[in-house]
Amino acid sequence: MTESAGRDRNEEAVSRFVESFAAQLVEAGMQRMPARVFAALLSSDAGSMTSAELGEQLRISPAAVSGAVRYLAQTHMVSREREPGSRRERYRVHGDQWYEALANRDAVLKRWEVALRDGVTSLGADTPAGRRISETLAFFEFMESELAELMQRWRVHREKTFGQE
Amino acid sequence: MTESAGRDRNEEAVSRFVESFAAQLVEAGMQRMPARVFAALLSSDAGSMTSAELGEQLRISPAAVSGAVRYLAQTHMVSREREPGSRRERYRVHGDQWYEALANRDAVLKRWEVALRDGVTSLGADTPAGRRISETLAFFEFMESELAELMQRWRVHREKTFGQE
DNA sequence: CGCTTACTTCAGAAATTTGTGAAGTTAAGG
DNA sequence: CCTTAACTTCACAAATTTCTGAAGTAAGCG
Repeated sequence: MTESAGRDRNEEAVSRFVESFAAQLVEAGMQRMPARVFAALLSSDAGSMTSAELGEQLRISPAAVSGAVRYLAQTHMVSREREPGSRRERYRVHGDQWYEALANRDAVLKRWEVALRDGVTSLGADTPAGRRISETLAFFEFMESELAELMQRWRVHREKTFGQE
Repeated sequence: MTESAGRDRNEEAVSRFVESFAAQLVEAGMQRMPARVFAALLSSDAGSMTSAELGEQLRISPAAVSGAVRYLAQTHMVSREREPGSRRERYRVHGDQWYEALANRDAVLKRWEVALRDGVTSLGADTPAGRRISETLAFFEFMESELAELMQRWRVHREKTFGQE
């Protein structure tokens, strides 16, 4: 096997994984480009890639990379790093950082709770609908409070399993 | 205040809540019509509505109701009931049933895990990327196992808080 | 049985979203 | 300072999604 054939084969394997994992993320409601970029970063050996590398692997324009990365950075799924002495940037999935971000669907929960509280007030806490919405609200509040402890347990579990890193 | 003015005011309050809660669901990735139909059901006093009532409140065609309801039923957010001696149907949010369904994002988790396992295999468990993906997989497996217990705790909590219903 | 009401399906118009090329901005390196 | 490389923004074309009206199907009722 020549070296380049080996590299091609691996590139193809990476690409297959990237596209299939991204597709699942899309199905769960994530936008296509952020999903693909995220999957690509996740499956890079360094855990980080430059804009040019992303554009090449995914066959998308610099503009598309820029948009995807902005979204991912805003939601804290990915962080941006400047390569010293260059104006090239690297985008990185930061080991732990990103499931914390996933758990920050928290922000979403918060907004749901606001909407539900308004609903209870304007429909009346004493109406059947008001009570149903109250209970829904209680569910989200419960979830939110449990989420913090759950993440704590994950960190412990992670330490045990992947400890000596 | 005339009776109809009172009803109008309330209808407006309901509608405002429906649309604002639905908007939050949409932002979290849910399709518009299912979100609006779901919000409408949630804020109805009976906890259920007919196709005609939904169409009237949301100003959408029977076709749109049909599509939304099919989706909601498939994902177990809503159940369909036949009114006895009529071919009119009622769609209902069933108290408990629906957060259980929300927790059935479980199905989504399962599919993510499949994609990730494939990734570990094809990238090699001994590569840096493979290890990163392994850890991601472990995170989801952890989440999945915790989810069941979490829902159990919710049921207990719910019983305590809304007990005597 | 046929009429009628309630829901469903489907083709296509309309609206929205997505991704691009091109122009704009910023900062490194001479 | 000027040049150039790296990223960003923006207007628009293309692709996709959404919702509707119209036609189809099924079941209650006379």
